[in-house]
Amino acid sequence: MKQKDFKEKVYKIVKQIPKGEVLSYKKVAEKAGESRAWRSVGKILAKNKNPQIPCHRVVRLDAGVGGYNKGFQKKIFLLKKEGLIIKKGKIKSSF
DNA sequence: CGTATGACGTGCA
DNA sequence: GTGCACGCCATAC
Repeated sequence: MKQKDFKEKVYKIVKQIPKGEVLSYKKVAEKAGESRAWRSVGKILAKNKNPQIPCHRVVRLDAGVGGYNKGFQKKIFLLKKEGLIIKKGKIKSSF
């Protein structure tokens, strides 16, 4: 099953996300080579227990924060610390 | 191997 | 603008 590469790619891509920037689940899947597997991206990150992966920088296409296995507010807190503006669980600005 | 799931996305009322 | 239902593909059991 080469799909394993997909997961590893997702991890690597998410880890390559620069500070202050965010990528959508679909974008990550696209970079992983499976733009149709953005569904699994969220699940992979959900099962991800690796703190080395800034999964909090992965958001919805709708700029929604989405979720976080460490806590929804935790993700918002981290993003805000990165300089992003979160409004009602949505990214107001990326500058 | 098959079934169920999931941090989603899109469409329609 | 909000809410519900379907689809979609990899992962977990």
